[in-house]
Formats: sequence, C-alpha cells, structure tokens
Amino acid sequence: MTADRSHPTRAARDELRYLLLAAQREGSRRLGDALRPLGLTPSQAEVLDVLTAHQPITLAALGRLLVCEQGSPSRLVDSLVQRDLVSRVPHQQDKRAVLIELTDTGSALAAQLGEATGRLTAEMAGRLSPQDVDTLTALLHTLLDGSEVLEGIRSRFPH
Amino acid sequence: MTADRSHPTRAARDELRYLLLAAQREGSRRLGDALRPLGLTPSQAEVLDVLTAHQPITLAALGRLLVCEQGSPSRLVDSLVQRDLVSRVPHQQDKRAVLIELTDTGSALAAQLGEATGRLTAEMAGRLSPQDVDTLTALLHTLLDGSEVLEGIRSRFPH
DNA sequence: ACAACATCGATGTCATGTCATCAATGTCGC
DNA sequence: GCGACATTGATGACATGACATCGATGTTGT
Repeated sequence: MTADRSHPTRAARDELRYLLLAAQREGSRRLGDALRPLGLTPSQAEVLDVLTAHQPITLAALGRLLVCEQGSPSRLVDSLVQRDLVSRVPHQQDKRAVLIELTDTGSALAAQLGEATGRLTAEMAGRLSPQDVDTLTALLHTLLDGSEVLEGIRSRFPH
Repeated sequence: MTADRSHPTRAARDELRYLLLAAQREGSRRLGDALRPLGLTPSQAEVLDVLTAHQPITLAALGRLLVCEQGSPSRLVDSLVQRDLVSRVPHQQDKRAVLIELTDTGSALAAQLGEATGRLTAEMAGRLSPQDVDTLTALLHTLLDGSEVLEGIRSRFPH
C-alpha cells in the first residue's frame, strides 16, 4: 500500500476507460431521445450533419469524416436513401465511386437538427463551465492524437 | 460574429459530443484488439471483470453495474455460458432471479484481463499527465452526475 | 386473502458497428 | 501497354445495444 503518485493506479485507469464509455452511452441515449421526434437515429443524423457542410461526397470520404463508423458507411447511407433523405449519384471521373447528396427532404430535415440536438448539448454544457468545456475538449484531443477519427473531427471543426 | 465568451458555441458543444463518441470508439477498437487473443469481446470482458469482484450476482444487479448494457444482459451472459466461462445458478429465495458466477475456466480467464487491458490503459495514461487523468475523470463525473451508469461505476470504483 | 403493481429474466425486433471478402475500377512502375 | 497493387462500394457474418413485450414471481396495501 505505498502512495506512489507518479502514475495513476490500474483502477484509476480502468475507471477512466469506463467513464468514457459511460459518457458516450449516456450521450447517445439522450441524443436518440432528442432525435426520435425526427425519426432519425444518432448515426443517421451525423450523416445528414456532415452532408450539410460537405456535399456531394463519396462514400469513402464520408466514412473518413464520420465518427460513428469506421469503413465505408454504405448500409447506413442505404437507410437514408430508402427514406429519400439522400441520393446516390454516379461519379463522373471515377466509375468506382458514388457521390452522396442530400435530397430536398433531407436538407429540410438536416436544418432541424440544430434545434433537436441543441437541447442536449446545452444541458451538457450547462453542467460544465466554459473553461471546463475547453479543458475537456483539449484532453480528448490529446487522448485521440494520431487517430484517424480525430482527423475527421478536425476537418469538420477547424479551429 | 460577436465574440461572446459567456458560453461555448454550438460548434464547440457539437465537437465535444463527437469527441466523446470518438474516444469511446477508439478505446473500444483498441480494447477489442487487446482482447482478441483471449477470444473475448469488450462487453464479455466487462462482465468477467465485474463478476470477479461481485460474485455471485443476479442478472438485474449485474446489469446495474455494467456500463456496456442498459437492461438485463441475458444475451451477453448467454455467450459466456455457452463458452463455459460463467454459469447460471437458480436463486433460492427468489424464484424469478438467477445468480451468475464464474466457472473455474472463467476465473482463470478473468485473471488474465488485467494484463491484456493494461497495455491499452497504460498507453492512454501515457498520453496524459497523472493530473490530467484526475481532471478528465472529474469532468466526466460531473458530466454524468445523476445518471444510472455513474452509480454503477461508483459501486465498482469506490473512492 | 387478494387485487394492483413491481420486478425478474427471456425473447423478438430493429439499427448499428466491425471484420473479411469480393468484383470493378484506378494508379503506378517500368 | 501491362502487370502488381491500391481503392471503392457492396455484402455476408457476427456481436452488440436499445426498446418493447411477455410470463412467472414478489410485494404491498387494505
């Protein structure tokens, strides 16, 4: 039972690991609640969100920007195509690629996302001081430095 | 374009939301890699982890301690029963309940979890100073205050 | 005792996510 | 030009997770 303060204990490191999982789960659950009135899942909403700023875009490039999925999100996009929120357009230069773009319905729905998610993020931000938000953001950046997902986030939220 | 610093911008709040998702995804992916040699998924490993300290336990109580699942984790436990890592024992007092406990094989495997996950958490902790780990832990506690998952984490990591 | 209600664990359903594979297409080195 | 290799998007397979429902069992108020 020495009091070695030079590094966190195993328990402290495990707790952090589970806290990150818990924060994501809780956020996802509440986001799901917030989006249910729109008939969207969190993943579908992220696609619409990205498309609003990066349109049109290939499936592969979309996958690189998305946090919710690793590879190319063809099935996720499928669900949006079926609901006529998004359409696939053949790529002219590259016959392998497919371009994704919002339909009019999709654009209209995407415009409502800010209001729907606003209540959630406002409550999150309400628990933390503005400086805490900055601190937490910086720590998560450090934790993710070098990973591919962080590159996607950097592209979407340039500083 | 005013420079109102009294609260985080919408973009800053959305970025934080996606950073939390990204941190969890990245951690889960790497944990999966670390556990693959043991033939366990992250969720299965969490069950073994909890059982090591809280054995035997009913499915409902296990579900309250787990971060990885909301309700009663009967199918998750199923996968462990099929692999003979865990067994279901009828509860004496309450005929509705089932007690879960580790088999000998399960105990042996659970004993290896620390080493397998240690490399991951060590790398995480290596990116942050010990004080950063404390700060991040505190911020996530604040963010999750009042949620049920946090109660589970508190039970598992008493301070 | 008994009716109303709560809790337990199992299960059906849906929507992810991850990995591997595959066929079609591009690109690069030479 | 052409052969080796890389990239794209679709798909099969598998394991989650969230939600709802259900039958069995407990508990509680009166």
